[in-house]
Order: sequence, then structure tokens, then C-alpha cells
Amino acid sequence: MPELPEVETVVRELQRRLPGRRFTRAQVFWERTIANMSPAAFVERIVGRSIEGSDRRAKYVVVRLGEGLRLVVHLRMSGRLLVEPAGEPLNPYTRVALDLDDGMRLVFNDTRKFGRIWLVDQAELDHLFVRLGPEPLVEEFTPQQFGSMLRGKKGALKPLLLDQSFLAGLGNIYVDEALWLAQLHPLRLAGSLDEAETARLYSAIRDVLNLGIENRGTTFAMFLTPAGEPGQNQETLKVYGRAGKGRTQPAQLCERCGTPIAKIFVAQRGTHYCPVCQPTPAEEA
DNA sequence: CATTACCTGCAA
DNA sequence: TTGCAGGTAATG
Repeated sequence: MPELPEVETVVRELQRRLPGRRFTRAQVFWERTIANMSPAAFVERIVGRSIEGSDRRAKYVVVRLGEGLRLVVHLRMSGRLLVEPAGEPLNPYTRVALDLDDGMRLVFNDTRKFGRIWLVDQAELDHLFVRLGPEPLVEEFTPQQFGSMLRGKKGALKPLLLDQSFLAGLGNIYVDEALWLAQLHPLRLAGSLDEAETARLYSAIRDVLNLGIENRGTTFAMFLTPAGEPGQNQETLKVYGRAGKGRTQPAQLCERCGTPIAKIFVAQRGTHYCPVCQPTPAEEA
């Protein structure tokens, strides 16, 4: 569920709540959630650590702890990080619970158990992130760089934009939204974009991500901020989830041209687009 | 690239 | 009961 804007929303809220706190107790309820050591080793190494701050890289949450240690969390499909009073009953999907020294606790809930947590030093953190592509929102990521990244690419746009080693942070929702905004079909060959199309896609990617952050993430069913609040970005989506569901729910209309939004499968992912504004490329038809 | 695997819940 | 869900790693 969570893509860059949802993770950024989590990180910002953790940054307001965690610095200065200390972990007083740790419980692991699903062993495989801890990715790089045994649950016992994890508990032993995290209890007593102080918290310095919270950052994001791609879709990873990075909590900086004392002595150079980093608590890294990837929410995958259904993970949630919540800060709640330590006395509350634990949600049945809680995989890890970390008590804090102020009567609160940081919990990792994850229905589908795909999420992962690492406890690493700086060198291990670099290794974990070594294959990630550039951050789309940093200043150093320019349209010129994006153009050179696209040049010579053989495949379709959508699978490439989902590839975290190409560009970090986009997922299924924001790729569909960016392609709609840029008026590019998801099956367009990535290497075939001209300069104007490249510039449109570059701006569209940054615009949809920034809008998602402003709206504190997209909540369809799962996403909640650490305070347990839904995001608001679902109200701004132009294509994702708007293709209609069988006979009961008709497709919604493209807000640019009035055409019903269509859904196809690309890269095994549901893909939403406007058949008129985002014309099917000749080489794929 | 595609396919499968990892998991559970929910809607059709 | 089947298929789908916002992610990614491993395998062909």
C-alpha cells in the first residue's frame, strides 16, 4: 500500500514524536518480520537505545538510534507504524511492539506479513540501499538526468517506473497518476519519449508525489498515519481506482476529456488510464 | 521482461 | 470459491 508519499507522511510524524525517547521493552510476535537477525538478538540490541530521528529513503523508514544504529522498516503491502499508549490492547496483526520511556509504544502492524524490519549499522544500511535508484524529489534529480536515464531503455514505461532500481519511491497508484498527468500510455516504450514528453513525465512524477505528501498519503483501505488517521490523497486521484467494478459500478469519466477510465494489466499490475488522453502506442496495438 | 512466492482479507 | 489488493525478491 505505501508508496513514497505515505512513507514520507509516516516519517514526518515519527520525527515529531520519537526523538529523545528511549526503547524500554521490545516484543516480536512474527519472527520473519525481523529480516536480518533472530528476534532474540533484535530485542537484546534495541532495548535501551535512544532515538535521534526519523528519515526516509525510497519506501524505507529509517529511525536513527544512538551509537550509529538504524531501525529500518519497509511497510510493503499492509504494514503500519503506529504510536499509541502502551496500555492499549494490541491489535491482532501486531508483529512487533516497542515500548517507549514516555508511556507510549511504537507498534508495527502488518496483516499480510510482507513487511520487514532491519536493525543495522551505517555500513549495513548502505548495503541495504545500494541498488536503489535516485530520489525523484531531491533537487539534484533534474529533467536532464531523467532524460539520460530513459534514453536507450527497451521496455514499457510502467514496468520501468515501478522498478525501484531505476527510480525510487513510485508504486502502482502514483505511476498511474503520473502517466495520466503526462498524457502517456503505460505501454509507451520508455526510450521513445521526445524531449517534451520527457519533461512532462518528469514534472508529472514530482507533482503527483508532492500532492500525495501534501494530502498526507492515499488511504484506500489500509494506510494510516502513526496517529491512526487516514490520508486524504484518494480524493485527488484521476485514474487509480476509477475504472469501475463490473456491471455494478460504472467507470468514472476522465476529467480532461470525459472518456470512461479504462483498466488493463501491465507488469501484472492493475493499470488505470484514459484511452483518449493516453493513446495506445502504435507499436503495441 | 514474466512468473512465482510471500500472506491475509474481502468482494464478486 | 476465485481473484484481487498500494511491494519486492528470487527465478527463468
